[in-house]
Amino acid sequence: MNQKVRVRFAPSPTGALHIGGVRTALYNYLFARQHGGDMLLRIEDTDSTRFVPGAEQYIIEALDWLGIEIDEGICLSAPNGKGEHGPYRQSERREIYHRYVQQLLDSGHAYYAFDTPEALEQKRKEIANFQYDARTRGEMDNSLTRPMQEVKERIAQGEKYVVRFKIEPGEEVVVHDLIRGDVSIMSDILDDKVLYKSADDLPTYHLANIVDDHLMEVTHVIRGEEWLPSAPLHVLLYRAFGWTDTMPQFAHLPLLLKPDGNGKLSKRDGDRLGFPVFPLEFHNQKEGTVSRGYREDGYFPEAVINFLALLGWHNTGDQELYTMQELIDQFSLERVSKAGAKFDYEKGKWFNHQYLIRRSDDELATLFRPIALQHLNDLNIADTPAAQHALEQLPQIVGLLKERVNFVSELWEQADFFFVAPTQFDPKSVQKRWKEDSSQRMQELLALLEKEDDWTAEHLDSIVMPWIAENDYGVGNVMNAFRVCLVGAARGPHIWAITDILGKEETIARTRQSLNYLSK
RNA sequence: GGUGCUAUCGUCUAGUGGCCUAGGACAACGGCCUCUCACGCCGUAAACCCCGGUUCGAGUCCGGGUAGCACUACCA
Repeated sequence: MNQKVRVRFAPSPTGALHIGGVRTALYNYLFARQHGGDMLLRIEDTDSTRFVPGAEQYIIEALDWLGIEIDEGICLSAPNGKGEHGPYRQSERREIYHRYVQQLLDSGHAYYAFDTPEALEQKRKEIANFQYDARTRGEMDNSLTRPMQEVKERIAQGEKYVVRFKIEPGEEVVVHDLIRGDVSIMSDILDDKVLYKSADDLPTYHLANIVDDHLMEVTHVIRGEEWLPSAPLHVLLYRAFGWTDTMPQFAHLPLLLKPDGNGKLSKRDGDRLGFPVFPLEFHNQKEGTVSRGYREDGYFPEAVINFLALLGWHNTGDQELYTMQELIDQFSLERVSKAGAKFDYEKGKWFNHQYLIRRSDDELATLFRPIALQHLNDLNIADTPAAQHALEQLPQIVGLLKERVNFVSELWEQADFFFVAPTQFDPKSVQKRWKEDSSQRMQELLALLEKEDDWTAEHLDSIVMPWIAENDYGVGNVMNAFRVCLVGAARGPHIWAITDILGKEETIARTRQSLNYLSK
């Protein structure tokens, strides 16, 4: 009797969704889809002090852009959650948590504690490595050390308190991890974690997480490695609740590391090294900052997915390019690597390039058009005949140049000369390609071309090449000079591809104009 | 400090005891192609953290080091 697979992605709305979080969401999604299971999205907003407005909306928009579909919980089509196990925002589940906190209190697995944050800090200062546990709770201010009557009164009077999990020492706790195997620790090293705080009437992550995963019938918890140390605590909680039979399986994913040096990838690394660490641009109202996003930087969502999928997972073969469906078919937790992966931004660009060149010319032209128009407007040349003419030929232009860019936006610096005749010439190119006899050759070439009505690449080639050969001018000598006239530099596609798009009139006019300038 | 996790080219990784003279990809470099620049193709350089052990045989198994990372909050 195989239970239906149910996984969840449970981010906190404390800011933009980090790219590492995106990968966690992706792996959860791939796993769910492969097993015909459900992907849930739950918002873990149990820290009222770190809440950032807009973060939740950002998260669901980001997942939607990437094609990570949510079956249950908070999603774009159901901002307040859909499914039988709601609410899906932890701040809306207070009554539920009350019930379970009480259960732990009643069964003796938890107790009230009144120690103020200040008192605890003081304690930590006094005693090195202070830990609130079996060794120390006897001398702290809690329901284990105070008479029941006093505890009741203080709570009734509104004194702030927390509920702590009572951890029994001397026990070996084993967590079976799907990626790492058995991980065991002694319960002694665990502290009596706070499960609930009366100050904001909210549980902490640990309690909410266990209760929700249980109630939502989550079968597999796939999360970042930073959770591995607290996994034993979670196992203990399942035990305390008597839910060991239905405890989910755990899989702790390796971390995404800084491209240089060590440590996990942070927002600062992106700023420092010049790449986004967030899927979408994010305007943080709380901090008044704007963070770059992959979408706004010109990435295709499928490239980001592909890139991220391979940062920590790899199949046995040499395949590098995967569609979402292929990932769903081939993904497996067993093949997720154990070690952290440095974030290789350069390879990310390559992935985008791969997806870009696979897009049709028409599609790319549609994406490029607004960018081209923006440049034309900035240069104030949108209405020129040359620009209009180039705009009409956008698919051809894009098709000619897409091999040489990683992003649609980079197309402009490759295609600019199609829209406007060179106004300045690259000195290096001129020095190398514009020779003593270039003016003379261009005059002759112009005379030759002006006579031609058949402006196809094949035809022009068939009359110009023999002419060069007969006069022994040298193909490179003529063509490179011609290129400098048309482009203003030694770059660009094949010369007849350029004349083809420019058309006869523009080619002649432009060459004459450049010739004039370069002959001076 | 404590606990845990991890360890193959600069980077992502393949490798599950003999197919390893360690494979692929990104990046780098060189060449070819060629009217330029790209693309493409071909090639070069580049790694098993160290020390023991097991074994006929170890990148692969075991132990110990070392190093890196994570956690160590009334944050998630």
